[in-house]
Amino acid sequence: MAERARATIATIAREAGVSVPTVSKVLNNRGDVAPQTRRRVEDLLVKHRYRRRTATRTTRTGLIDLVFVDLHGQWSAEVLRGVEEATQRADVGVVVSAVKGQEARPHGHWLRRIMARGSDGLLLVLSDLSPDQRSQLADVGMPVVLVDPVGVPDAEIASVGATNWRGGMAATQHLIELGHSRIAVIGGPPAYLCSRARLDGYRSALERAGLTVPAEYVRQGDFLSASGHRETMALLDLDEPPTAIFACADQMAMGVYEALFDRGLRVPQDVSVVGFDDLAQTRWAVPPLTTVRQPLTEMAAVATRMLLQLVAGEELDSTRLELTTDLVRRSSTAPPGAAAPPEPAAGEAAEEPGAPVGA
Amino acid sequence: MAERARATIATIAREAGVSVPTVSKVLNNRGDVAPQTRRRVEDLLVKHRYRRRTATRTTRTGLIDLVFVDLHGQWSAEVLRGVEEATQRADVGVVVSAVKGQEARPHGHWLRRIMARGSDGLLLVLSDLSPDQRSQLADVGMPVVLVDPVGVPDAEIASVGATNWRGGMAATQHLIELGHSRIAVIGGPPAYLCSRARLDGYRSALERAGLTVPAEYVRQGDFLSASGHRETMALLDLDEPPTAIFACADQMAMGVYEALFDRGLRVPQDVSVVGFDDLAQTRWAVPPLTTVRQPLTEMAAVATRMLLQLVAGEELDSTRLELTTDLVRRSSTAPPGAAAPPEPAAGEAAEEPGAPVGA
DNA sequence: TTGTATGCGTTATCAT
DNA sequence: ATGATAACGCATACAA
Repeated sequence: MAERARATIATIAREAGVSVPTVSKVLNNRGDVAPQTRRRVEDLLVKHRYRRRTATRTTRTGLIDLVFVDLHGQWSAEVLRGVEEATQRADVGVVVSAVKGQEARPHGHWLRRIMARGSDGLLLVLSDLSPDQRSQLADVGMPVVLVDPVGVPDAEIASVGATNWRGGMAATQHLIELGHSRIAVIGGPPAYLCSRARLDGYRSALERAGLTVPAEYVRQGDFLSASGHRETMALLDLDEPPTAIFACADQMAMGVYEALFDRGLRVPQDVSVVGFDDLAQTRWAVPPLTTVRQPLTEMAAVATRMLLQLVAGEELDSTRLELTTDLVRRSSTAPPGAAAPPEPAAGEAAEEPGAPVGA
Repeated sequence: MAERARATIATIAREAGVSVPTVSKVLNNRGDVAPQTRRRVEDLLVKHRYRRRTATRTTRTGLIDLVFVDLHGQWSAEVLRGVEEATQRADVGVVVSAVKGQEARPHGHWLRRIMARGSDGLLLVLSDLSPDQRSQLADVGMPVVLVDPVGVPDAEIASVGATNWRGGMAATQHLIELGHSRIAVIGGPPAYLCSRARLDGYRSALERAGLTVPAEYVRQGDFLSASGHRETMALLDLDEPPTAIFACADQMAMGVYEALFDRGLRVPQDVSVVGFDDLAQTRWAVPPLTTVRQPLTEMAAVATRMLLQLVAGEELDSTRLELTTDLVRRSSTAPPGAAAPPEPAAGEAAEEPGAPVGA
């Protein structure tokens, strides 16, 4: 059996009994091929381990894919807005899809679909790619940009995030400056890098201020409000409950509010609360939430522009960008110990309109 | 100038100096045509008013288009979720785009783009189609479903809405039943049909109860929170300010909250508030907002299923569907002049349509 | 028939 | 030169 130096399109074409262009069409997902023929050729391509000689520049479909891992309310909406903004002028359509949290890992049928349909590029939000998926994408030369990736950003893959560590630090420092020393934190899933970074920022701020962190002050949530509620309850049951809580996501902060409310504690007089994200709804919360703004819309817009550059075959200046986070001071933080009746009974004392009323 | 019985592909082909198949490819958005050629042929097709002889069964692209008129936060997010849900199993991609409010009317370049790219169908949210656009779509046989259309739903075009009139009625009746007689309303843009319907529901409920509506009690907003704030301020400045306000959109209700807050008035002790939509965030508001639930997610899902039916060439049972609205009783409504606070809503009690409002 | 759609090869062209 | 793609037409299949 002769050693083939390298399988070329012509080899495949001869063996499949078709012309060279036909094989090319199969390779490029062109429509001009009968399903039968296509399958036959595809099989041969696999059999011969065919690889393109040159950096493939596939035909544009004019579509990019935006894939969310779970379509969660406000958060996704802001990302979508950013993507829209960035594609407004370019002539590309945005195909939005959501994969269920679990589906993300396994076979990634979603990726197969996208690749079969043909897409110029992929924006993946709050997720990550398996090595297998990466090589699939690399094979067809489909560029990817990750928005707020879960894991350690691979230097190979472009990604956009926020300065989570600095944000966590800023939130905590703000509380320290107000005079708090019993500051608890409710983090997100530890698998999420952004979550870890915020937590580390919290730790660093406390250490730098010479404060120690009791282990029970570091709670683990899942970014959703229920976990904020649950962990706050646990915190309030401690012998020395905190005077301030840093929730690593606004959604969780809403749960914190609720729990404090249930216990008849006022924000910020009894407990100060800081969130993270700056979702629109936190402005309407009572009291308006002090939080760390994460420029989701802009992050998405930047990621999209990066992707469009890659699609156009241009080089990126940097494969990793982190946009800055900012502390937004509203009304949920105040110096500790303004007044502290821990457990008022059902009797209600509505004093100032500024204070939410414990029941 | 000779009268041609009917322009055929062959006519066009001859005139354009290409073969018949090439024209066919242009018609079907196939890729095998040079941009120059394509444009030349397209121009001729328009010039000759070319029409397919046969009921065109275009090749599926596996894509549908979801077009928002302005991408507004939570609202769009819920719609998107519904669409995702409905397409999850079907093998179709959802191309999401947003047109700026003004762009919607004029030439609709966005529609050209979509048609050029090729789409199996169109979901249009909170908007309407010009007659011109309708005929364009009809020409290529692209089905459309409108979600919550702005104007009078054309019987020809499939659309999904909510029972806005009933919702407006229910909200108002609820307030009447609580004992309110000075009930104001803040409506949306009068051009929006859904807005008018809610307002009419409000009027009917009051009339039915034998109450008269002072003209100053009917305010016009734009569905955004700022307008809710502004109109509430105006209402409070009246000689006889209302004891209850029905805001025709949750966003506006948040503005109402804010204005009442600014004036040192409590919800619901001093003024009751009812919203419309039931956005997720209203559960976190303090107090949780009594509102009319509009099943946005389900409306979108239903609309999508209708569209997929049309794409599949099936007939619809009905071209117009209205999903039901439900009053969700939370804690922002109480009898007028009530001294007692509402029952504490512990944890998830917020969702219950129970009765926090004692008589 | 006549009109239209599809699969695939031919030819020219582009990139290395 | 050589591998690969792009544009177009031919032949044919299918529809009314």
